[in-house]
Amino acid sequence: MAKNSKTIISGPEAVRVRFAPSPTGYLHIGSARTAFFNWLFAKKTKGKFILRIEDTDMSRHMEEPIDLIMDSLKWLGINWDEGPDTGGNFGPYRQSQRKDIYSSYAGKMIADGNAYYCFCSQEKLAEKRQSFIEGRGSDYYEYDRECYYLAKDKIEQNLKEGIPYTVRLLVPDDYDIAFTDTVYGPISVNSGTQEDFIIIRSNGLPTYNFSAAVDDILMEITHVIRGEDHLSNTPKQILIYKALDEELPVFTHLPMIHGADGQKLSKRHGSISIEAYRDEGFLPEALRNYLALLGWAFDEKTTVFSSNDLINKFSLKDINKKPAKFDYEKLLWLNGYYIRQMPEKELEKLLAKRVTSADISIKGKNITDKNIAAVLPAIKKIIPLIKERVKTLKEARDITVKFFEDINYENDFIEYIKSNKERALGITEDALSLLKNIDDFSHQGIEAALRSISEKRNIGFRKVAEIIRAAIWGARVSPPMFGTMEILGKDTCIARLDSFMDMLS
RNA sequence: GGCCCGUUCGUCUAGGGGUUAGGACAGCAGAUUUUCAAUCUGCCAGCAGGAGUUCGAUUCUCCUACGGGCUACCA
Repeated sequence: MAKNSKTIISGPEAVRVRFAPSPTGYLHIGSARTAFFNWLFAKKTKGKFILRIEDTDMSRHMEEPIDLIMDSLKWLGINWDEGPDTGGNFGPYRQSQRKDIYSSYAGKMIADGNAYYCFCSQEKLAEKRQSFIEGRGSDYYEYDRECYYLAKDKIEQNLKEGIPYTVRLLVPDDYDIAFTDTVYGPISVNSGTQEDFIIIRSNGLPTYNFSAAVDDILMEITHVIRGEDHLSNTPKQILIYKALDEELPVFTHLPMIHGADGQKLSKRHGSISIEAYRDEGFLPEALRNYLALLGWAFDEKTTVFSSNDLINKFSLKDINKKPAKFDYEKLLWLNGYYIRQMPEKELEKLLAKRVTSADISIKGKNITDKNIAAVLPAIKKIIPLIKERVKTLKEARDITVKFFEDINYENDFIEYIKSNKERALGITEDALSLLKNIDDFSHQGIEAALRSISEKRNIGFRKVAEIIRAAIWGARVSPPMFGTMEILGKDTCIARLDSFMDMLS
């Protein structure tokens, strides 16, 4: 009999949780949330967070994704106490390296009569399924236990002859598999709904439900926190615990994250890898905050949580059941919020890093880590101008780059300006002669000079600014114009006004 | 098909037998303004449907509908 679930944690130190991705690609946004919730819970309880790689499917797993996943976790600020790279007392932390462990446990289960050898080939199984389905007219099929009834000497003989075999769990009849999920409450399933599923494949490697359960036992995992898609797998794993006579961990299943259409979040919904969000210029702290809000809430009003807030306030009890739709707009808003709150020094570092990798040049020279010093003063001045109007670092980079690149006058806005060429020319000329003669090329000086144009011509400054902006920025929208011009500097502004005039006439 | 799970504004959610059902994002309107943002103010908008329990259900129970998951020698 399986022992009762651990409903009381014996002490905060005792908590051990794990994130167990299979390395099939990148770190998915949903997996990231699972990892994060595990991590939060570990931090909150001062427990241990373990990273375990579930790479038992030889046909699917690759080496690169393991590094990719670890990099993404680190970028998000999720560190682990034990894992494939850091080691620990419960290793190895890659399932592909634990084959012997699973075999010995399977062997023990066979010896105890809780599991049995199955010599049915995949072809034979397919036939069984086929004929069964045809006979019943339904697509429901479960293994008929043919090999369970094999005589002892026949089994010995098959083994001796080297006939490939799998190991199946002997599922007890009419047993009530019950557990209490932290989120979903009491759940019970009759064992009659479970077939004698395979725990060891013919290649000797374990299947997911077996390796996960065995490792959770051996790694002394106290709380299993994972996606709701595993809720239906839990009874199978409980059966393993029962066969091994082990105490159950606390199970906590997290609601799924869906796309806007309610389907499982996938590529067609946009970016789903953490790397993509990093590249698009999202801040890890914003992403963490948003992820936390997907399926968890602290109270009726708080939306923004610092990382410490999150650790202090997080509780498994506050996780809700309803699947959440991923709302990119809200993430964007949150990211913008974090950018606005960020100290300028920090933003400066992040932006400088992006600018050096942006492949732009000043005076024919690419900006690299080496000569970044040349543009750093400008970046320092650009930041206050843009930090309130960008939502991602990528946007910030794009605007910054425009300060250094050659201007381009080919777009609809410029066409529109051309529709009143006379006035545009006149205003540009005015600006040019005024600006050439001011000594104080600060935004105050520039403003005073340019505003005089609207007085002289008796038109709204709005109209004047439109033209100047077109000339110095080439677009309808720019960062605050006077500040922008100050950063651009007198020479550049005059050069741009000149070429704007040339372009017009 | 079988089993499991879910359903509060468009979205994320709070709430809970009697509430003007609260907040945030988005949207709309206004203020501000050299553009765009940011900021501030206001507005719009929700308990899937049907029975039952009850003096009273959005809240509790059941059913239906819809959605999701599992049902592999995937994880």
